[in-house]
Amino acid sequence: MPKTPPQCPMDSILRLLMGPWTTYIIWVLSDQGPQRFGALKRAVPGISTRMLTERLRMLQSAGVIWREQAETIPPAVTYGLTPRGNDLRGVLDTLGHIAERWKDEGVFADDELGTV
Amino acid sequence: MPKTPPQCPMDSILRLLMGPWTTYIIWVLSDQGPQRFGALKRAVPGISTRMLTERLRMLQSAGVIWREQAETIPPAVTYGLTPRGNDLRGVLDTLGHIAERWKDEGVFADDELGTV
DNA sequence: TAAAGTAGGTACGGAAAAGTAACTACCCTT
DNA sequence: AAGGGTAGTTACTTTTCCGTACCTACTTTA
Repeated sequence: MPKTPPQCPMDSILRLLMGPWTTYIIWVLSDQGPQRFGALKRAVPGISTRMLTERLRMLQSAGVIWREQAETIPPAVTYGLTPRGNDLRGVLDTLGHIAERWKDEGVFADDELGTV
Repeated sequence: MPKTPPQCPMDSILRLLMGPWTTYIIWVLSDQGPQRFGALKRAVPGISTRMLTERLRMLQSAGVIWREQAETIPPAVTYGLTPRGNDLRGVLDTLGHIAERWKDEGVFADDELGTV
């Protein structure tokens, strides 16, 4: 993203969440609790390993998620929302209600749903 | 973004809002009301004309924003939130409060703010 | 036995997305 | 006259992301 000085807190949080898959990952962790890397990857259909890795690093760096690495073979790394990340729960809940309303309104492409 | 079948309404809305600048644009329209293209571009620091154009087309297509073109030279096009787009107001308000809290916690890079 | 599977990554070449600069045609201001 | 404004569009360049292959050390399957 472009390097511009933040204008206000809202600008900063929007830029933080703006990157691809960011909100989606947060939602999965919020909805399903702490997840291993592979489970997280499966819960976010379409995300690539490299994107998941990078997003998780960013979110961890921002203090939104925690990362716990077990000393095992094969490696087992678990990710979860920090208390700070939990701040976003309400937002995601509201978004979920809106999503259901929008679905009823036919906002999301019906043709793909129709074929499922 | 990848072409995967939506899993649920939340998946769909997250994908809709996932694209770069999307939420930012919606917030500006929510916060400041209907805007002309140029004003919108100035209100979203760092966005390019091509990205703003593309995002606006997408949001219009999704029924989140409206577009009103005046028959003038030079062209004057105004964009605003539809009633559906207004659904997101509460979410953005909440996000704003969280942003202020996170700012106090030092989540956003302080060094840039310090030099402003 | 060899191959496949498990986990969470990393490296690489290519495709896709985004950035950048120039341009449009008209009107208004300096 | 030059410059600024309007909302884009286009062509080229740069950056980002994807898909694939690979890594480790162990277990399971054919």
